[in-house]
Amino acid sequence: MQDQGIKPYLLQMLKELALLGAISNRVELSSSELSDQIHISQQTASRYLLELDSMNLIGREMGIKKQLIHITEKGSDILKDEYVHYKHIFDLPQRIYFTGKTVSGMKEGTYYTSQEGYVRQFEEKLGFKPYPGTFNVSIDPIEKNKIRLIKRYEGIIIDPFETPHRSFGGVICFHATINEVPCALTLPLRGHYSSILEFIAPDYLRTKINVEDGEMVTVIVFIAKKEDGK
Amino acid sequence: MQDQGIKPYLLQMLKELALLGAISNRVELSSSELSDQIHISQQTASRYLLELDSMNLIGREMGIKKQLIHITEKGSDILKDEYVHYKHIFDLPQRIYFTGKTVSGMKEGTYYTSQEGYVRQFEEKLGFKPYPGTFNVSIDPIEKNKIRLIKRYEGIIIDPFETPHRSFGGVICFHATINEVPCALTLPLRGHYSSILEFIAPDYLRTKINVEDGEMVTVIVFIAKKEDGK
DNA sequence: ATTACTAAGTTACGAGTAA
DNA sequence: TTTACTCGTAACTTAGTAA
Repeated sequence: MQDQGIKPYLLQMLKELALLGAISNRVELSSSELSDQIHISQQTASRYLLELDSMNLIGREMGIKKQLIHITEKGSDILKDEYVHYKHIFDLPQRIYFTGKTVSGMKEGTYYTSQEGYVRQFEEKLGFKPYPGTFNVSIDPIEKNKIRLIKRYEGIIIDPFETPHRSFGGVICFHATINEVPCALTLPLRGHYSSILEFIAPDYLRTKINVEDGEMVTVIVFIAKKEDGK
Repeated sequence: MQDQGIKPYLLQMLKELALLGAISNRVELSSSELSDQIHISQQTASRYLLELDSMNLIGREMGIKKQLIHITEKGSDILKDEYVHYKHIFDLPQRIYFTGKTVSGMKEGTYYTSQEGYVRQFEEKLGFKPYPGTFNVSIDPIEKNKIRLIKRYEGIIIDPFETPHRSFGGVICFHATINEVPCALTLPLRGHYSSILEFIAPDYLRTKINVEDGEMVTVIVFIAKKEDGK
């Protein structure tokens, strides 16, 4: 498997294809046309296309002469991710919006939010004692890049700790609202992005927000720019 | 000199530095911290920093332990350019707005707009014979990236030409309005972006728009997506 | 701790060329 | 014309260190 991220030169190629319109349309492009664009050889352009194809970032229909190229959803997601990074660099939003579906997942949430080591830190750093259990919102996987973005901002760090039985990982929290009800988003400090967001609050969110499983909610996460680039 | 564009892996590094806040602040970063971020070795991170430094895209103040890194204006420009590309991919606006200050600069403008080689092409391609002289609008340098964006779109190309005395460079024109008065934006095809926009029109714009030097005007530039990505 | 050199290993590039 | 193979070489990466 690919360990992390796309190779920079493949990203460049993918971006170039997007600039040529390969996201919305399939475009007729020869490897030598592409090689002129990026100042690489025809052979390298051809190899890049093969690589992108094998990673399912582009699709190709080979004609007798040229080929029809289009960027796949997966390829487009990578570019969107990149776009989000640049937005972050130059635009610095203050809040991030999600819409997602309420899902139940009380079993695990209750276990974690009852851990003394977490509770004490939540109370100290967030200013409230969390109601046991988490309120879970399932977001569109396409919006997972927003999570990446959020984690780059200044959050409230809950340190990892250990009990005689096991160890618990660190968590980063952000002030948020779900349908205007204040709460806090919790994200694991380490590990990968799930498409389920978990929220905690001083009260039982399920009744406060008053929604059933499967109902859509609007989430606003409040973020602040990091002062120090550590 | 560097032939064209930044190496993709250096761009990635520069972007990463920007995400860590190195555009507005100088940030304390060790090469191994950076290497973790992008999943490269400490040695490679160190080499990247040396390369970026030698290209004047970043500045470094070496401490006894870590170093303070900041992205230079030149480095920031490269990232802005990249941002504009992504904007182009995903946003595709039809018109670009500027607000700017009227400035006088008739001397040069009159010289250029009187050149037979330009006049003939303006008449043929824009459909009007320009009134001698340009109407100049000074925009916020922050908005210079909009110019970059505009130049990526389909404009009216005025070819370079030569006279016995000297040669005149190519120009790209876009239909535009200043305070709703129709005119055309002219940008040099080659060379860098100035923060002064020059406009031509069939009539004397100064009286048509009826503003004095220093007064603010609203500019709308009309752009169309390039059909062909040549 | 750091940064960054050298040397060796690895990957990528493009000329030549086949299909 | 295309795309894309082989293969020699150029470029990049990293391990081992020095400062």
